[in-house]
Amino acid sequence: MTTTKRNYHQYCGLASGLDVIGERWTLLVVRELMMGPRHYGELLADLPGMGTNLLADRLKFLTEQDVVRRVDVKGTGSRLAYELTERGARLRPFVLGLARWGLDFVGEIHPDDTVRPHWGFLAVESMLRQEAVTDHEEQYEFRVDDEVFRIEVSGGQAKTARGPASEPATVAKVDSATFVQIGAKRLTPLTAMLTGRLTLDGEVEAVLRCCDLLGLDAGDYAAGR
Amino acid sequence: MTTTKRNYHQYCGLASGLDVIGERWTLLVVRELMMGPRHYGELLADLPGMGTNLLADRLKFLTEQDVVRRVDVKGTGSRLAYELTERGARLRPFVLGLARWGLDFVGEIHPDDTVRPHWGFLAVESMLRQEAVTDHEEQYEFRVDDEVFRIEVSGGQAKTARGPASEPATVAKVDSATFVQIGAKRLTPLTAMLTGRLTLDGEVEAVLRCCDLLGLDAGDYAAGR
DNA sequence: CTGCATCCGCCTCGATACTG
DNA sequence: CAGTATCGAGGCGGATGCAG
Repeated sequence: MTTTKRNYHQYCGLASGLDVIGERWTLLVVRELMMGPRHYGELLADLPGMGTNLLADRLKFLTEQDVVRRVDVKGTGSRLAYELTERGARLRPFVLGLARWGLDFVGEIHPDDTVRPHWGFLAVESMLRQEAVTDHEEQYEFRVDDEVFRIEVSGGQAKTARGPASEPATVAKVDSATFVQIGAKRLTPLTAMLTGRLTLDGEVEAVLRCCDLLGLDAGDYAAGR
Repeated sequence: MTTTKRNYHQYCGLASGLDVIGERWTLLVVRELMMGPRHYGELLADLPGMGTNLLADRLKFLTEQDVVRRVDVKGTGSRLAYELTERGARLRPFVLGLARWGLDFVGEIHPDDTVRPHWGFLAVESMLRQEAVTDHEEQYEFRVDDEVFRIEVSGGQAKTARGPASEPATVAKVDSATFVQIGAKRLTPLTAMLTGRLTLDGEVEAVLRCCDLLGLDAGDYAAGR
C-alpha cells in the first residue's frame, strides 16, 4: 500500500497534467465520459483489453483529483454512474484536438479492432471547422449504427448534440467502421455511397455544405449530382 | 524481438493518436523539441529518470511516425539533433492546452523535483490570453535563470519568442522555480517581489497589462504603486 | 565525448477468478 | 452489477558497455 504512484517529479504544468491523465487508458476513460455519465460496466464493455482492476484504480484516482465524480443518475442509489467534473470537462478541447490529430494514423480496419458508434460523435465534433460555417441555419443528422446525433448550425456557430434533429437538412445513415474511415479520409463519401455503406438523404446543396463543414472531400459527390 | 508494440486496437482517432504519443515520456520529449532542435544528450539531461534505452526507442518510433526528424544541425555530420516535423508541430496547441490545464496540479515544490528555465517559455505561451490583448504595441522580456524570452504584442495579437526584446516595456528577472509557482498561482507577483525572488523593471502600467495578459493577479502590485 | 545497445530487477499492466 | 484479489508477462528505470 505504501507503493507510491509513479510520477515525473518535474515542476512543470505539462508534467503535472500528465501525472494525472497521462497513464495508459486514462484519456480513453475521459473520452467515454465526454458523452455523458456512464456506468462501470458500460465503460468496461467499451474499453476491451482494459483490466477491471485498472478501471477501478483509474476511476478512484480521477475522482480523488476532481476530474471525475460519482453520481446517482436517477432515484435513490439505484445504480451509480461516473461523470466528468467541471475540471474534467475542461479537457474537452484538446482531447478533441488530439482525436483530430490522431485521425491521420487510423489505418485499414483490422478484424480485432474495436469500433463504437458514439466515437463517431466525437469524431464529428473534432472535425468541425468553425471557419467554414455559412449563414445557412440548418441541422445535419447522423445515424451511426444505433446512435443518433446531429450538427446544429445557427448564428454563425456550429455545434454538435446527441439525439435526432428536429428539421434535418440531411440525414446520413452509416455503420460506425465506415464512418471512421470517411473521417480518416481513407474513403470518400462518394465511394461509401456507391458501395452501399452510406446513405445520404436531403438536398444536395445541404450535403455539400455539411461535407465542407467537416473538411471532407465532396468533390466526387458534387460532380455526380 | 517479435514483441509487438502495445496498442489499443480501437478504430478511433483519439486511440490511434495515443498509440503514437500516449506512452510514458513521449509527450515530454515532444515538449522539449517545441523550443527548437535538441541533441540526444540534452534531452537526456532535461528528462531525469528516463532511461537512455527508452529515449532511443521513443525517438526511433517518433521518427518512423513522422513526428520527429533527425537533422544535421550544422556542417557535415558533426552533431546530430532532433526536431519536430510539421506533423509534430501540429501537436503544439493541445500540448499547450494540457500544460495550462496541468498548472492546477502543480503543488508545493519538492527537493527532488526537476525545474528547467525553458519550461517557463511554454508556461507563458500556454497562459497567454489572446482575448486580453490591448492596442498597446509593446514587448515584455523574461529572464528565467539563464534563459531569455519575450512576449510581443502587435496588431491585436500576442505571441512568444525566444531571445531578448528589442525595446522591452518590462523586464522580469526570476528563477525558474519561482516562475512556475507564479504561473500555478501558488505565489502572486507581489509576494515574489517582496521576498526578492522576482525583479520587475519598466513602467507600472506595462507590468499590469502584462499580468493581465497572462491571467495573473496583479491586484496587490497595483495597490502598492 | 556523444549516441545509442544490452542486460537485469522491479513495477505496472492485463486476464481470470472471486466476493458483496 | 460493481468492484477486489491474484498472478504471469512485459514495459520501464538504472547501470553498464561499446562504437564512431
